[in-house]
Amino acid sequence: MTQAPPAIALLGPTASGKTACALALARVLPVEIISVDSALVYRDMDIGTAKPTPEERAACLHHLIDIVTPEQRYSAAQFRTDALRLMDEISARGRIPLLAGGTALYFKALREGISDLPQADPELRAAIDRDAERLGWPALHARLAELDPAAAAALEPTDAQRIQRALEIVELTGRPLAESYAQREDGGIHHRLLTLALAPSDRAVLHARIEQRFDAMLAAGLLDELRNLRTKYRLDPALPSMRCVGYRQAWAHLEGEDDYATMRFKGIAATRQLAKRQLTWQRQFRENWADLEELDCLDTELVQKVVERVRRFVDVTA
RNA sequence: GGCCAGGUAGCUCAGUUGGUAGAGCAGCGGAUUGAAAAUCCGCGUGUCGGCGGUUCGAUUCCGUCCCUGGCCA
Repeated sequence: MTQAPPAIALLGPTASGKTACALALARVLPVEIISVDSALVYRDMDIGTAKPTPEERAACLHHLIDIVTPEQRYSAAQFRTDALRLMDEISARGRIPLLAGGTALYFKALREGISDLPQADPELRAAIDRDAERLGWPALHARLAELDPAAAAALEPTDAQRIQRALEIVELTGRPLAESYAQREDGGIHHRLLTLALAPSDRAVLHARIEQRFDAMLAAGLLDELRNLRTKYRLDPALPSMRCVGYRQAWAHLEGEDDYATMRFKGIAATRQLAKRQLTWQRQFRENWADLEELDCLDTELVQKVVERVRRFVDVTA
């Protein structure tokens, strides 16, 4: 009887020490890292995304980093496809996939599957944006209510992004959103999975780390990095890449909208808010995923504990 | 030392013609299907600087003290 190949998932909020754990695992086990991070996909966005350094990337194969330009977009659905393919490839090489990152929706899409929905349609979205500018989002919410009452009822009239997406899907498919949602393949992972979730036992300590890290990014030249990006690419602040934490605030500063101190404050606050949302996801995962094990990311022996736990898991599998 | 302006939520401030107060930001909780580091929803008891006085009742009026900023010595 052949057993399913092992795979490891490592998730945690920003600044929780995921990268250090992943690299430590790479030193002792034949793993390849699959980044589960919606910001690391962008080329030339290194400082603000806390991307692993070239040395760190040389020490272990990293996948799904630097795969699109900041002008392009990536998605949870694409991630799912890419990650499933990579997991199989890595296992076929006799190595172990290590899914590491902080984008909860990507983890969810990978584990629980995603419905068969039309891709984003830039022209349709632009048209909807133009209407929204003229009529306001509540009016578009009302339009959705006529086309698909159930879909509209599930959304706040203020939730611009989801109203747009719902209109897009309904228009492209010509049927109610619920019908599209119902078409969903679930799971799809052929691996035996160990899921480790990092969470801080003391939120205040994580906040202090976040502040330090943001200052370190500024000292490392975050503003120059953004200036270079703006020269090299055709960017605007509405792009997903430029809405990333840190870049958005730095953009406002370069535009003269916020002074340096305000930019710093807003950047740190946005990072704390991101960490909070990531932890909200994790609480939900903890209830739904039986294999999830939580570890205190403030534990001074975190890295050793992660390595030890993964070793035991891999030994059992082997 | 004198005069003036302030001292109200973690921060910035509004307000109460006397009936014990509310915004923004921060924070906390939640949602989350091709943008997700996104987008959205919910949560506001705080000796209204201290102590006295007037009053049925003071954060509000009066006195006094303390603190901060400015101006004058």
